[in-house]
Formats: sequence, C-alpha cells, structure tokens
Amino acid sequence: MRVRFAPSPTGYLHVGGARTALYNYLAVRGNGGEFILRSDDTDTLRSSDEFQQDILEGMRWLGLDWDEGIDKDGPHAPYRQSLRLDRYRQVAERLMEGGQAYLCFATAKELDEMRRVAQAEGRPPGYDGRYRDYDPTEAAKRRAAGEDAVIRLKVPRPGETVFRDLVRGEVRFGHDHVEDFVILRSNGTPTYHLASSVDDVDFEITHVIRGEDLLSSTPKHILIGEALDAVPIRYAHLPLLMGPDGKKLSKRHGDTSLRAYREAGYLPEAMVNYLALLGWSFGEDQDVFTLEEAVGRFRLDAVQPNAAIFDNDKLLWMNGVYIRNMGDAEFLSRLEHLIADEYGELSPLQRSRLAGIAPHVKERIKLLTDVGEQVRFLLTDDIEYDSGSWEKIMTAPDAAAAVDDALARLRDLEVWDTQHIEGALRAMLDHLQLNGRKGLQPLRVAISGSSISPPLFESLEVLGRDDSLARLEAARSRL
RNA sequence: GCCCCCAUCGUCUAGCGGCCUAGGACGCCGCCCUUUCAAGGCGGUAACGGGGAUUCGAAUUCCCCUGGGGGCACCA
Repeated sequence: MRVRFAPSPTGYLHVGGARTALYNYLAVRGNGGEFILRSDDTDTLRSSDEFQQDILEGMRWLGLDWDEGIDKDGPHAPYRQSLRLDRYRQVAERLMEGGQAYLCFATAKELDEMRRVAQAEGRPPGYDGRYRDYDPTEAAKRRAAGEDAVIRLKVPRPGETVFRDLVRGEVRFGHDHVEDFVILRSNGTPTYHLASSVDDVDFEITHVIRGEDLLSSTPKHILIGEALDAVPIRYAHLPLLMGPDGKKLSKRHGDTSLRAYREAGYLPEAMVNYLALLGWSFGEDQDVFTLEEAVGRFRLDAVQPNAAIFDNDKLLWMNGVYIRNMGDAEFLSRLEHLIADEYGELSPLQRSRLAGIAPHVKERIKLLTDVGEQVRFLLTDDIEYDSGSWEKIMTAPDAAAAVDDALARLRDLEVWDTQHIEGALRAMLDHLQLNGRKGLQPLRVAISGSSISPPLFESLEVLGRDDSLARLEAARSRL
C-alpha cells in the first residue's frame, strides 16, 4: 500500500486537510505501506513557501510522519509538482501522439457560448468536442504557427467509468457527463487533473484517500490512468467536514487553520483524537484513544460516508481530558513556556510558585492558554480585584471578621503548608460559626482578586506566608 | 440547469433482519461531592426524514419522494 497526501501550498493547513492526512496515515500505518507527502504546487501564483512550511509544521505537530516526499526525499524525487512540469508536458504530448488526446483551439468566448447553450437546453454544461475529430496535421500546423491551443483528453464515447470507492461502494459516471477536459493549458502547464494523476502513477500510489469534493473528478483521473495504461488505483473519498451551519468547512466559519488551534492552546493528541472521530469510530464505546491505538483498529471500509459537522465543544472537552492526563512535569514545562511568553523571563520565585500550583491548575482548564488568568495572582504583586467578586464577597457581613480572624491565626502558624493552613482556617470557621462559602471566599478574593481561583489552602501555601498575610491585610484595609 | 454523494438524539457516532421498549460520547438539565471554579459520581432530556415494497419480523434490504451536501474552469 502506498498512499499520499498532496495539499496545495496555497493556504495554511486547515483542519479538513489535517483530517485527510490523518486518515491516510491511519490507513497506511496499519499496513506497513508508505506514506508520501507531495506538494501540488502547480499554481505558482497562489503557492508560497510560507504555506508549504506551515503544512510541514502541522504534520509534524500532529505526529504524522511520512516516508517519502517533501523535506524527506525518496526514490521518486522530486515530490514537488512545480519541479516536474516537463514530465507532465511530455505525457500530454505523448497522449496526443497516441491519439488519446487532441489539440483544441476553442476560444474562451466559444466555451462560454457552449456552456450557455448547453445549460439552456438542459444538457450537461461543457465542451462540445468540436476539435475532437479535427485533422491532427492541420492542428499541428496551426499550433506551430503560434495559435493558442490546449490539449484535451479524448474521453471514450459512448462509455462510462465505474469504480468501487472504498467508503462508498460502486460509483458510476456516464461519459455524457464527462467532457473532453483540458490536461495541458495553452501555456504548456498541466491542469490539476493531469499533474495529480501522472504523479499518482509515477509514484506508484495504490490508494488515493481524499475528500469527497473530488469524487466527481475521479472519472477524469481514472481515465488518465487508463490512457497511460497504468495499474488501476483504488479510491476512498472521505466525508467532508462541515461548519456548524452545515456548509463545507471554510474561512466563513472563522480561522480553521490547524495553527490557529495550536495557538489557541489545543494539544496535538487531542486534535488527532477528535479528528479521527469525524467519520470513524474506535468501537467499544470508547472515544479517547492514542494515535497508535487508532492505527491498530482503523479500516477504510469502516469510515462513515456521511458528512460530519466539526463540533468545537467536543474538541474542547477532549482537550481538557488530554491536559488532565498530561504528566505534571510535562504540563509544568508547557506552562512555563506559555507564561514566559507573556511575562518574560521567570524569576526563581515565580518558577517555584508555578511548580507548586501547576497540578491544581491542570485539573481545571480546557485550553493551555487558559492558564494565564488562573496563575496571574502568583506572578505579580499588583493584583487587581475583580469588582464583581469584591462586591459580592467582601461587602458581605462576615467578610471582615473572617479576614481578621484568619489573619490572627495564620500569623501564628508554625508550619506554612496546606495541611496546617487548612487546620487554622477550619478553626476560624468553627470559631466564627461560618460555613466555607462565607468564611473562606473573602480570603480567596483577598489573595487572588477573584472569587474564582485555584484551591485556597494550596494557593496560600504557594503564595507563602509573607505575601499571603500582606494581601489579607491590604484587602482588610480596603473594607 | 446537469451529474454525483449522503440521510440514527442539537452534534460525533454504535447498529450491518430478530439481542433495539435503539447503545456510547459531547452539549444541555437536575442531584451528590465541595472553600470558588473545575474535575468526579448518579440521574434525566433527546434520534431511526416520509411513503411504498420484500419478509413471520425491518434502523438494518429494494424503490420513490423529501431534505442536505459536493461537483460541473486553460483553480486545486
């Protein structure tokens, strides 16, 4: 088995592309075959190196490694279509010489007219084949004289292309609906259909796994393969990814680039896991699994044929699962990087505080980037009180008394750790006959500035005695 | 307009003729736990688009309708 993922570097790698790459990976890794990463960059105007790099980065980030292709080389190099232009032209010329393709001189105006008339008559819009039987010698002469001409494939007529799609079963297209399509433009460059099909043949691809949007182009690709007398390729068309509105996922649904998700604090493992679920199920009522586990179970014929809506809520939930499952050390190191990006180089004190609070923060965030507001109060002395929290908590009847009493007890505390702090504060609650909500929330607001924060006792320990007392006093004085 | 694909809870899905009074997950709603927020536990809400046909028996097979989607370039 040899599969390929062949994105055009005309934009950042998006989640739909990532899903296609993932399914290719899943299909081939369980088969001991090769995964080829190709660059369909024939559109030189829209292609850019920045996008190409982004695709590479995205693939690596997800952990989808490939065997041959861009950045990797291999027996069929180069894997970049822009470097194989001569090859495509030669193939087109050869097909023409063999009578399987022909020159066409129809102008843009003529083509427009054809389409208009065909539609008006309820026929499939498209080229009418007017140069199909044109005298080749005459055609060659006209081209030699400098006239613009494209090369079109001579689609067998009458005829029909039937193939067995690996996820959809038998699909058939009558050739009445497949025009003699252009394979080589008048400027000598190949169309997508030609370049892609030639590469698939040249690179000995056995299975083409791609989005359903290419299903109706498949007859063209099969026809080119047949004209080339190549070994038939198997096709699997994956269901499309849709936005919440049920339309094909695209820019209109916001930034759907993979990088946007990475920057938003999603983990690659969660992304891979979630993407795998869009069109496939692991089975046994299990939907959290690793890439390796998925490889072991994946089957193309188990892929769902119907489109899937990308549900950010579930992705978010899953990301939380992966964050919680992360090792403390790994989480801490990710956290340090993130915090350093925001606050600059961390001081030893900040680092140790981060390390102390990290395990507690890990349990309560869904996005890596959520971490900032949870730990802010530990990184700066300049805490700002959330006005809503302050009014609701600090102006309550028992707030001042709770702070005073806590202050007194904490000052005398012999050992400053979670356990002792909890003991002292529970004694305070007991003494004042207050429940946790009334007695502890004021302390939380006093030290963190908000009624929402990591667990109080742990936070106090991490903050340290001096700063904790200082903050309680500062808050008290504002009452 | 023409061609193709698809059709189970709001969403992702399990189901491949009887195990289905349709299972799981996300979301949502309760309750419990609880110092906040989470997490966790328990429970609940919610679906086989419609009509025929085949069959002793259809979510599962076939046909039609409806609905949704994709594609119809010298873009990929």
